[in-house]
Amino acid sequence: MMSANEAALGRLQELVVVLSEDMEQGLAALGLTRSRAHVLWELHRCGPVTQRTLSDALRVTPRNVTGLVDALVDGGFVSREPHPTDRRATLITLTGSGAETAAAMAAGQRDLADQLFGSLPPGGVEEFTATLDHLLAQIRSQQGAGGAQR
Amino acid sequence: MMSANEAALGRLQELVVVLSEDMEQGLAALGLTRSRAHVLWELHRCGPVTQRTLSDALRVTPRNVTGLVDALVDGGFVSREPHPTDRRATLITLTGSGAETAAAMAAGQRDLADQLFGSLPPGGVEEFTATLDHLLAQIRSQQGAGGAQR
DNA sequence: TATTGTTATACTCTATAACTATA
DNA sequence: TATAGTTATAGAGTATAACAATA
Repeated sequence: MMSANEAALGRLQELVVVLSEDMEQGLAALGLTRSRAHVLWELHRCGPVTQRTLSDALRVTPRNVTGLVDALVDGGFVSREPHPTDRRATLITLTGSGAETAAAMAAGQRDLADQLFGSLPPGGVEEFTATLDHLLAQIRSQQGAGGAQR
Repeated sequence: MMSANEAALGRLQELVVVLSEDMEQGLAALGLTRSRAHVLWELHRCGPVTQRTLSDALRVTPRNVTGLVDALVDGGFVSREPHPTDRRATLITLTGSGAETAAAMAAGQRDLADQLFGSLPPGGVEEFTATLDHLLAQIRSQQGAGGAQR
């Protein structure tokens, strides 16, 4: 038998799958993969930064950043500019097209949020957010103690 | 500015990241990747099946299934058994060790669900599940109309 | 000596296309 | 002729290790 807790977790996973597919599809329409979009998003948030900074922010290796940036340069989304004071480093900078794409991602995010939560009853979003906060605290407090599946 | 809807979506994404990391870590401890665990899970649910069936269930190509099953055979989790009536097909079957691992995944899932939802107030899980159902219906009803980011 | 980014190499997941053995 | 699974090839994301240029 399945407990109510298991049912909830299953439903949550189902939502994640559907949302992920939706997002991936939207990104593909913009010519992006998930990882490359993540880089673009970071640049959108934090302006031109070094690859080292991206490596830390995305928590992937510097080598990996090289590959992602290569692809984004090929796609015309970003350019490598010289660092003004450190000749070892490069400043990854959004091109005009890259900035437009990032703006489209932000708009898509807003639309998705409204589409998802717009029809909840008054106070529903706030309550849902509060529950998510509780779940986040739960999982973070006991982090390190096992966990598995799918 | 960020709307309440955007904040909720952001929080949901945060939860997804933390949950994913937790699961991936648990699976790694069992010697599994996400994709291989998915195969094991399907076998746990549906008994010995052909690779073709797995291909349909996981929605990946037959070629991909070959690779995943190869890895699971190497790890001692499953074996390829002859199909009783169709000599083209193989029945992918859990080994003793594979069945134990699948049981461990199921147990981990139960533990995680209890850890997450166990401390919600009475009726809280049911309400949360109802909201998730609503969100799922929302996203499914409007599927096909754009969406992006991360 | 430490840091930035690269080349070299490798593993996993994924896909398409061509092919073999069987239905 | 169609289906089950494989080999061949390719691309994306990830990692470690060794190395160059610069701090």
